Amino acid sequence: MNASAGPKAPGGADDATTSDSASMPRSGRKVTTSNRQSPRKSGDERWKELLDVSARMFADRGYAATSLQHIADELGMLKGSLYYYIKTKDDLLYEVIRGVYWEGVANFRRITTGPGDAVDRLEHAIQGHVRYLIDNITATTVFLHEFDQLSPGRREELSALGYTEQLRDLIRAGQAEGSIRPEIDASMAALAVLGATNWIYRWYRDPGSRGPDEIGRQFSDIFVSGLVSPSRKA
Amino acid sequence: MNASAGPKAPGGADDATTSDSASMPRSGRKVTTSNRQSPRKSGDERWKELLDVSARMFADRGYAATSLQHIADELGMLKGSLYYYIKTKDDLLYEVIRGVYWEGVANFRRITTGPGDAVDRLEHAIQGHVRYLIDNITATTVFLHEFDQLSPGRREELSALGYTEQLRDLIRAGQAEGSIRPEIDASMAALAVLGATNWIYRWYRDPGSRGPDEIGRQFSDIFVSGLVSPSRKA
Amino acid sequence: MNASAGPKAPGGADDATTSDSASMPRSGRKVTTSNRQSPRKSGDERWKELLDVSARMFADRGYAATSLQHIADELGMLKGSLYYYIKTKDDLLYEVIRGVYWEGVANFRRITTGPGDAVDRLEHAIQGHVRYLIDNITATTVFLHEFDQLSPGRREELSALGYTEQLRDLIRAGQAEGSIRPEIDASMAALAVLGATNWIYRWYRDPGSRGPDEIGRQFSDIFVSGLVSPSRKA
Amino acid sequence: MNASAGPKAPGGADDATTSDSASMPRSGRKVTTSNRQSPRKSGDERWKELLDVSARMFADRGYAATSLQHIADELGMLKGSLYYYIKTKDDLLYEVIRGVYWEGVANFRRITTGPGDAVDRLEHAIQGHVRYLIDNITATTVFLHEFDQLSPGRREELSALGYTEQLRDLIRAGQAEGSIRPEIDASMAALAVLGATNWIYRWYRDPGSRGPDEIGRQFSDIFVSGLVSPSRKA
DNA sequence: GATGAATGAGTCTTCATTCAT
DNA sequence: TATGAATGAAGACTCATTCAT
Repeated sequence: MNASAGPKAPGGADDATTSDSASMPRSGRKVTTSNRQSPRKSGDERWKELLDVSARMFADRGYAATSLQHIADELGMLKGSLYYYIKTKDDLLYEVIRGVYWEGVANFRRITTGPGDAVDRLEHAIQGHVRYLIDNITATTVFLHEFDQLSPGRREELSALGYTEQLRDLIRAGQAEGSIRPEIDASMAALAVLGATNWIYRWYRDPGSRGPDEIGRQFSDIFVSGLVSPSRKA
Repeated sequence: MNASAGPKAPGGADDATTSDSASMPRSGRKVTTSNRQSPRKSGDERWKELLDVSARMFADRGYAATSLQHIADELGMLKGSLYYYIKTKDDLLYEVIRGVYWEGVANFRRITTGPGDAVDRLEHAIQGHVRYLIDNITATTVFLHEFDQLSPGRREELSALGYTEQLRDLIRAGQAEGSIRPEIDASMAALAVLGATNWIYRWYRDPGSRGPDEIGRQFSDIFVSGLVSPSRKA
Repeated sequence: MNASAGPKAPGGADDATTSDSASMPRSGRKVTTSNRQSPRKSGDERWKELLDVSARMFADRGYAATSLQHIADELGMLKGSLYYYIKTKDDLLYEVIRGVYWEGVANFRRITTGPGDAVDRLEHAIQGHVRYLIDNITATTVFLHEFDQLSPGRREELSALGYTEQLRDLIRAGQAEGSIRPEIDASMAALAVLGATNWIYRWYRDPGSRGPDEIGRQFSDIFVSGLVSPSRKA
Repeated sequence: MNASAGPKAPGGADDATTSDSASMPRSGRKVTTSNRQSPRKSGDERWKELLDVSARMFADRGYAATSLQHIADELGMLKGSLYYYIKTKDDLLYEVIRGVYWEGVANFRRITTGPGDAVDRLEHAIQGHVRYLIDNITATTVFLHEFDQLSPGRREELSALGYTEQLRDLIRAGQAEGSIRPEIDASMAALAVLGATNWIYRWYRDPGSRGPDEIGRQFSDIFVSGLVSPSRKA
């Protein structure tokens, strides 16, 4: 549930940070782009603050265990006032997740469909994914851990064509071009890669030791070495 | 939260059911009549039933989103009656997690400290972990997903000496004996392996296609190939 | 809304009483018929009390304007405790209405299908309806005034085959047998009779002056005189 | 509460719509776009629109169940903006009721104090009342159903000198002049007449069958026949 | 072993209302 | 004439928990 109190077991370290910021104007709401430096916050800023606080609390305690009261307290407003910005609590979860999801998938696709042979792209995809994930660790944590708490309709909306399929296709492409071992099950390999990288949200802590780049390099090394065909290695 | 409705993105498969214990459609609180005229359950049987039902519901909806009412309904008793068996709701979560955790860790240790060189043991550890995880997918899901919802005291109790450390030490041993590449960061590698395997609870579905053994073989192949030193490979 | 504060205009007097009592075990609930004279109220008694209080408050302030807090206060319990007895607030409205409705319709049918010619039965039906209505003025008020606030499903359930149709058919029977004037539109006449009698809940007050019998006699006199055919009058 | 969903029982017809002002399906808060590019409504027009919409919604859902949000949505403005026109929600109810009430009473008085003997005036009063009520069915519904929801002060203000008294006095006059049966209790008779006519708002539907005139004729026939003295009838 | 009845705090959500702009 | 942003109180409903029987 929590980036800062993950289980030590099956992969844990301790005590985290959050650095990403959620953006995006909410669905049906015109936003006045009025003066920016007034002490009184504009609605737009408030909305971003709200998403930020929500993401942080959802990541820390879990969606179900976070009450609107908690969020309102943190924002210094009354819980009823939140309903000026949202229609249901689910809206908050949705906006937080939609944000990282869309950007993340787009980012991922840019790499997997970019230049280079399959192995190169795999390497970059792993490193890029790791970096994105860590740069947006809070929202990512919410996405990865609380996805199933979304209302069914929204869960479905976001389910289309995601990371796994892209990665699987990339690996298959590598097999076709001979750069990746043919005996590998592309689906399994894709799931292994994504499992290893996604799991980061369970143990990542502020760069006590390894930062995003170091992690990305290590992970891509392992997987590339694990998947590459002997011929291409040479 | 849910073994059967994981996000498609960062590593999902699709729609099916968990396989370890008879799973239930979660629509509309129906009371299981299955255990109505049984000769009269002993207290011990009732307790196991309670843990079973709890595990299933925690895996399906998440701990925070599962009420004692839900559980009692499923058992065909009143929620107040649950307090004959437990002192607080947290007891249920604790018992479910403690079960898989202890057995799982013991299992893991048996392999990592068993016979063979480090690479052999790594291979067996991955395959064994995958199999255990899938054989106990419901409880494992609860363990992996709801660990942070445990009361602080119990979280701590279970946190000691886990999988990561054992695996890291195994890899280091391999580096010491020369069977594993020295440029690998053992901690990172351990986290990659556990991430890939643990993540299984997010996408595993009834053996439509790949069963535990196939998955174990593929995963261990990838990681062994990725970590082994050229010398030992030859 | 209210038997005790009806508008003076289109027909009002002032300040009322309540004398009916709601009964009926609620839908899905077994009721222990345990000891009756314990100082501690049994659940059955509590349920009746709850319906009674609800009826009174719905009649006084209106359904929508009555909060569960009001009801709980009157009963000396916490509002959350009411949910031991009901599933939603609508249950209370439904039970109150269902009670008077079923009994009332049955009562009415007994008379309209009883012995005597149509005019006799009309006379008795009016008097019986007036009496029943006044004897159950509180629940009747709720029924007549708050019916539309019922959830759609339940509104429908109770809508079948009601008073109007029975009365219309009785009048038609009278026309067929020649005791009621043929130029009368039976539907209109039925609606006139029911309007006049139902409206009583808007102005009836404790027998300051006219009691149920007197009112029944006056009303039946007017309508019988208004509908009877000259031949039968003679 | 509702002219279009009255209980079938104690006097109902069935399913249709009210007819005085264009009624609206109540599903899902849609904002009427009908008044979007009009040349710019004057404040007076807006005020009338507001009263119209309020009346319609109060008639449809009941006063207490209608929120200012609903009304604002329908008008295409924000709920806070309503406070330019009103001071409290009660103002809306008051204005709607005051309108029909004053005009209706004046209308009624014009007839009961007009030319003709008591029986003639009674006949015209019934027909006139029925017509007025149906011509203004929405506001009348609000008046008849929601009167008690008015704030105490305003309830009192409107309570003085109403229909019942005028009608009772007319009947007494008829008894005095010998055209109405002496054994009739004038108060009861007045209440019967007003009950029958007022109740119309509970069952009236768009002139599927009977229109205002037909209803008026039938009702006045019944009551005149029921009250007239044998001597005057001859 | 379990029920029946309740508690008290908390859940999400809606309300009428305010007021600076 | 309105909007945008909030308030504060109350709404219905749910929760984990208790305890006498």
